[in-house]
Amino acid sequence: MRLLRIYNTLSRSVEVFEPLDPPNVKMYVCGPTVQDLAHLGHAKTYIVFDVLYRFLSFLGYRVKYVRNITDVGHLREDTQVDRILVGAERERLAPMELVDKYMFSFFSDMDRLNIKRPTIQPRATMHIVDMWEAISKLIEKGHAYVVDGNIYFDVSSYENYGQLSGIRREELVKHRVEPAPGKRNPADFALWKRAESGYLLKWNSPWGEGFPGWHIECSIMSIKHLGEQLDIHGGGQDLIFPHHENEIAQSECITGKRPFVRYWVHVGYLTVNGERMSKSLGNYVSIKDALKKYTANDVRLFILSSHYRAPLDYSESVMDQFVEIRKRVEWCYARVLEALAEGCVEGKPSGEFSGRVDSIFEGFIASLCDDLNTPQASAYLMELVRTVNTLLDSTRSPTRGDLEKAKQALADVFEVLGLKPPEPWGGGERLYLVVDRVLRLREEFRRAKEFRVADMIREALEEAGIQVEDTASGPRFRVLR
RNA sequence: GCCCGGGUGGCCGAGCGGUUAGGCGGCGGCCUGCAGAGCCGCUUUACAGGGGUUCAAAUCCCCUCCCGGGCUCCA
Repeated sequence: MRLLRIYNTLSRSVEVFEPLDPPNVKMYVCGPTVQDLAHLGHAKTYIVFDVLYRFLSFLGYRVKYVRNITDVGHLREDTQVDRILVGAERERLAPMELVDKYMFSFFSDMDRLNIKRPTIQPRATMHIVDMWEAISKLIEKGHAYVVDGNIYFDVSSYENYGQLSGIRREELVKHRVEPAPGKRNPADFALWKRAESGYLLKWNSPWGEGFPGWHIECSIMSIKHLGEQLDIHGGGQDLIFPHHENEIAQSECITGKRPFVRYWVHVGYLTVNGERMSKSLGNYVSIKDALKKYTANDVRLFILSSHYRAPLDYSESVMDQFVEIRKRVEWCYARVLEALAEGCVEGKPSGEFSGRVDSIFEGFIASLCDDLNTPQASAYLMELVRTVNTLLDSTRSPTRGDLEKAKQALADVFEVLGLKPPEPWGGGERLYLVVDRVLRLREEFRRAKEFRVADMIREALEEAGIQVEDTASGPRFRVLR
């Protein structure tokens, strides 16, 4: 098995990836709070972990991947109101109606971006009892205390607090929000909050009616579905503090096992004009809007064009560059599929071609092994495309073996990067026959040197979304996207 | 204030001590009736600025400038 090297936020260095129980890998990624439409910033994070998931599988690991849905307890800092309730009020829906709407919207976005479904997608509200069992344990062990129906985690009871974010406990006395009365230390965070009588999102608990804190949810869902120690835990860089810092504290105090997570992986921001894409700044593009203009492959190639930990700036002019790249890559693959479908000379692949493809593919894999260097891996994809195009253009007809070799390499690269393979013809059988007949007629005009008519036909087809290319072996056509 | 990241050719972006990154765009060539696609070449001795270290620095060290992010809201 080839070794993956990956950056661990905890050690701030690239480490060799060694799961606790190979070949099994336990991976947890913080999912969205389903309060509104997901945007391209979310897409970046989930596409990166999708590639990690696919690549680990390619390397031979058996990955159990959990990505949660947050449907309660995530408060807005300014108003201290649950984000789900804010959304529900905005759209005049019941809280769980809103949750359903945006959860299914999120699932649909993920599917359309060709992001593989995780093994389990747990919802916070389905784990309330597990949460208060864990909270009881924390109180028993002296890591948490109750104040008037609220329960706080006592940060001073956990000596390693701050290890992930590098924030020192003593600095946390500064705060932007007025600390809740009764907290022993401003840095203490809520595990459970008391709810007033008219509050919509609340559950019974041993401490009266209330709802869970945001951080405890991920601790509980990850422990429940993956066990007390995880191999990989990830999310956006924004989650390092306080969310992930708090998760470590809670989880290690609950289980008594250390480390809670072996490798912490964080994805850099998607920015717009240098600023983070976010709901609050209003500079976001929803995944649905992006997919009106661009294909899933455009978006994936764009997002994978920079290193996952680096920031990536979104703009339409840059996206347009990736449309060109995507066409080039897809058309190369499509040509291989067409050549195979049309029948070709039987025979084994030439040693030279086969060797080149193998060495390019090896470079591709080595790039991904190097802290998931997708930009370099993309460069190998482009080299593969050039090599395959050269084969297809060569005067010697490629053999079936050559074409199968090319197809296999492209298919593997597409699979690992999560690119959708092109459809050889996306227009249906009837349209295919019509265009085929029209082009046969056009060939008559071309043979008769009636180029004006031939060009008119070609332009008319192009206007209708069908691109025609005249090649040495006759016209080719495809549906434009 | 305290902590992290960054500044690479027209544009996007790898590289992080010696080797052509790659792509987009532009220009030229091959091919073609033309176009498109593809391939080849050029644009490309680029690395914020100034000092060092070194046989050798985009890469290491120091200083300066600029940008982004975190410091209990966000993937």
